[in-house]
Amino acid sequence: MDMKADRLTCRDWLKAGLRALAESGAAALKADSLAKSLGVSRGSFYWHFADVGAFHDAILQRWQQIAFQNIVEELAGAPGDRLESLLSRAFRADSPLERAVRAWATAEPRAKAMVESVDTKRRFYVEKLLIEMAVPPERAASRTRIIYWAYLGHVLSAEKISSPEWNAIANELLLLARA
Amino acid sequence: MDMKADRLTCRDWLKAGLRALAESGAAALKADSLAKSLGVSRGSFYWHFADVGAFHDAILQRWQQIAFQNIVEELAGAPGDRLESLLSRAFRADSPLERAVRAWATAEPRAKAMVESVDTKRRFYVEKLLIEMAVPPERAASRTRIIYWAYLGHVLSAEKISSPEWNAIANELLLLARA
DNA sequence: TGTTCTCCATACATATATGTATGGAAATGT
DNA sequence: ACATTTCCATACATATATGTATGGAGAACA
Repeated sequence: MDMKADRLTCRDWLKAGLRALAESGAAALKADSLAKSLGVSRGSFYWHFADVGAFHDAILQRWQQIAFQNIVEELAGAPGDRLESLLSRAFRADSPLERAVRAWATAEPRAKAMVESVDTKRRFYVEKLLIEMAVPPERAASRTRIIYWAYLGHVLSAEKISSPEWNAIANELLLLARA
Repeated sequence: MDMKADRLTCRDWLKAGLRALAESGAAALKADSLAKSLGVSRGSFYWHFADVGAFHDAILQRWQQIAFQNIVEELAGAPGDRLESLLSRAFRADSPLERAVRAWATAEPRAKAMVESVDTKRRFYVEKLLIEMAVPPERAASRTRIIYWAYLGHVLSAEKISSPEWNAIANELLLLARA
């Protein structure tokens, strides 16, 4: 009989951790509070993870997977004007998890390393995209930097953009990209 | 005889707090650890501040003063091409305190409020600058958003920019500003 | 000189979090 | 049925941080 009912898996803990991280920041990644939110004791936590450091590592690795998966989806979709749809997806969404991880990375070396790894991949893709759009290679790097900076700033500021606002912003961004 | 020697003032605590904030993030703003770093006991802390919440508020207010002071300096200097010198100052510097406060603001409502207040003032100034540079007012807002986002992204990423890199980036930024 | 006020140390109570040790219930394998 | 493995609860020891209560050393003031 498969009555696994309420028993938790390692991924359940990671899921709860990512949720807490997105909602309340890295300070919420405690075995104690997470156990309470999951309705279990810390005995479960220390069964699935050696210590909080290992849990944090697992959280970061899980986030990297998610971030990388997003890159793959962006690469796959949008055959026509890929940059425009990419920017739209990146700038029109609210990204509390991304924001929390980056805030975390300002103080935690391991989070910082993960973030830098993801940044490198993303910028590489954007730069390739610009070059495919006939932007001179020597200008593509600096433009990519600015566009990616703007994305990070948008993520950090967490402000909602209305549709008419986005239209104006998108125009300026595309102008910057392929001017 | 004025032998006040080693006695601390309220501003000494704030100074140590801002230092710890810039170096280690908001998690370092504890009465306990700061007292150790200052070589005193927490008795001193609770003499100058009612509780940690009041200390945090004072830290944020102090930061707001510093941030506003920076705006004033930017307004005062650079009569010629103000935008270029403004961008140079903003993007060529490493700003660990600004970075720490903004990371803090992602999780702390009071920090978030302070940050939004400073953001509004800064963007207002930049937008005015663009309009003075003959940018159409209806386009100035969205360009200001992008430029300010890029600034925030640069602050967050904390990467060092070499001089030749900066020249290329500055060209693209100015092109975006007054295209 | 004596008093008052400033600033800080010490001690205490409390809260929260970590990590370990031990045992137990339920599912799984034999 | 029995043993084993998985997963979790409980209890304990420890660490760190908050906030308060009390007193004391020293500067400022009269």
